[in-house]
Amino acid sequence: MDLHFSKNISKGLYIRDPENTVLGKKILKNSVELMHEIGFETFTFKKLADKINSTEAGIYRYFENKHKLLIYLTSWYFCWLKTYIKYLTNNVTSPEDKLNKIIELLASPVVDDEQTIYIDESLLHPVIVSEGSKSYLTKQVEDDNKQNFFQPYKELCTLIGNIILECNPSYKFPKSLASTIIEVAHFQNFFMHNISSLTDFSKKNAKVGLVDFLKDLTFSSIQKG
Amino acid sequence: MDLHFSKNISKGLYIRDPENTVLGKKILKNSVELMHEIGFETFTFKKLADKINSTEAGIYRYFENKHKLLIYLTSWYFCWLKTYIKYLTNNVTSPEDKLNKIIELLASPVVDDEQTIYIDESLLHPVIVSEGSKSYLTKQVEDDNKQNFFQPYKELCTLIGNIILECNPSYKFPKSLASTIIEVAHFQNFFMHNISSLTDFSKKNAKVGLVDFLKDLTFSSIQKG
DNA sequence: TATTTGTGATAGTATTGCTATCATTCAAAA
DNA sequence: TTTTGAATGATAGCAATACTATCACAAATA
Repeated sequence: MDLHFSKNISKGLYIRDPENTVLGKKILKNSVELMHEIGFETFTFKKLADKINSTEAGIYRYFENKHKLLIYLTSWYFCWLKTYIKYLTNNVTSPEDKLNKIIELLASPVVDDEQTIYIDESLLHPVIVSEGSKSYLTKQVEDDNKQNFFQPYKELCTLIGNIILECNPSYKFPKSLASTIIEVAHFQNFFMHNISSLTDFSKKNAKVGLVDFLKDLTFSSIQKG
Repeated sequence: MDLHFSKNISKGLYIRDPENTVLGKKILKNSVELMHEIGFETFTFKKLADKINSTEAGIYRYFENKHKLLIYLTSWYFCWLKTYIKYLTNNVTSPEDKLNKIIELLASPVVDDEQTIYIDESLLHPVIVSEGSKSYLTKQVEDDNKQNFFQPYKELCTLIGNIILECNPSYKFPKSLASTIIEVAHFQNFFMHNISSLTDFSKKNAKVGLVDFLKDLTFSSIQKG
């Protein structure tokens, strides 16, 4: 897969394109690291600036505020996922096998893709698990949606939804099931690591448990009847 | 159901019990209203104080910060849900019928329960849908969990998980399926109203669509095989 | 009557979130 | 070669946020 894989990230999310400059890439790389370390709530542009020996004002030249930066990172993640899924399912013909691969990818720890040198996916994944939903759980969600900020998420849902329809053309809820698979993969992962009594997985059987649950949930719904 | 239904809300969540005083109840009632109106991010104790003609310092005597207030409200909601579910399923013998009632309750707009005069459940429900997950999606989640802040959520999951086991004693993921039903009910509801292309529901078929999806998802998994 | 409890009023402080201005470097265009 | 512009750094400042502390007073309680 290419260093610059196709990204449908809305231009409204940034002031200056961070992928085009040295400081921009430093902002992306280090914001993932810092959010991973201290969480989105306590993350500030000042702290990020100190981390990269730049200034607050410098970062504001790239992103209007930390909320837009978060949506940017979430978009980046979904674009990357979509590209990665296409690559993984490239030679797979059976839609069931495609879904299995997608679930395994969504539910397992992500390994850093060394091609994208300025973002470490193995850190971005837990950041998205913990912080991703905050990008839409706001009062501005309607405005943000009108500006197509969630386009990459929608495209991923469409991709997965279409594979679901390949498995069963008469299944009634392909898009809801697609977004459910993605969200459940994220928050069951979060629960498993942080409030484990809300799940049936221990940290030992973590990976296989969650994958089994998701496959069971998905295929029972699709193949029923 | 009683005005003071049983609530397992951790004492660590408040400094002074808000249900025992006039100002406390005003804080609860108006914080729900204000969060519903402006969202959790822009909600401040200063704005709440102005709304109820009290002072910022006055509110800090009840809650250490707005995050603990949010966990308090989420706990309150889950305690109320648990009580309400027990009431609704009181005379129901079939576990399948119980699950159906639970799903209908979780996926439908909530009507204000006029017995609890200081909290309007019809406002609390959308607040929990939008803001509830922020109570655990933080870096302090492990500490918070150790202090049993999420006890009411766990109890609700146990309740639903046990009903799932009544339906099928050999089902392997009762707790994960329980938390999944709750979370999916919330975020599919949110998507439906705010980013509708992530779902298969329009605002017209809203209620029935989501209920159908959840029942299908739940019972295909449980009854499979 | 003395005392505790709940509330109000006011002040203050560190941090956050954001904007503005000026100077410098460096590479590309003229 | 000069000029221009784009990217970055340095500094200042300001309003809002997130608290903490202190004093006062009224009502309930012991």
